[in-house]
Amino acid sequence: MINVRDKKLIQKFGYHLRELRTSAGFTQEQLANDADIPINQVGRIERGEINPTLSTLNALSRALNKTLPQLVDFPVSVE
Amino acid sequence: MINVRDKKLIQKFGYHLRELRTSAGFTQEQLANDADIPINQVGRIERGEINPTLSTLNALSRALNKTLPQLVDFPVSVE
DNA sequence: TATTATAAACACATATATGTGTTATTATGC
DNA sequence: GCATAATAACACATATATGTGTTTATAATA
Repeated sequence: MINVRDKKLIQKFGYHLRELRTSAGFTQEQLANDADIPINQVGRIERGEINPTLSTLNALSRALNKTLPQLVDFPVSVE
Repeated sequence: MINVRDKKLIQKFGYHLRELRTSAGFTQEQLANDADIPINQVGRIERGEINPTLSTLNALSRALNKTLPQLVDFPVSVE
């Protein structure tokens, strides 16, 4: 069972990914195709429903023409 | 079933994590305690056996006093 | 209204990450 | 040799990510 902190983390990443995707002018379908992952997976990640793995993050970064560090460069709560 | 590319990715990350941990002078047990994850998990990640999730990566980065982008800043094959 | 594009929301199976144990191995020091 | 520390290597249960499919919702546009 995922805890509150992790829930917030994946939600924040979801918003971040959506921002990167829309800024790049991609639809979910385009991103999914380029990253070679199911379109549903993209939607679930953007909505903060799932906790993506390293390999999925890497695939997304490649599709967005970014490095992995760039992809995960988003504000994480410190507390 | 994980593919060859992803297998290489998580192996490289495993080496990288081990390098960060030993450079910081931590044992697997210390890192596991600080990150609040099982020690076995740390070993499996370092050996490239598993594909860690975003929340696990975040926990490791915190325990290593690094940012998430810093933690995942390792050479990824381009091909 | 009807059509199209986009995204959300479902269901479901399967692979696997996580979490908890225990035991074995590999050093390193006495 | 014997201990101790550190890591590896198992087994196992459970939660969940992935992957595939279908259906619904929403918005824009003709």
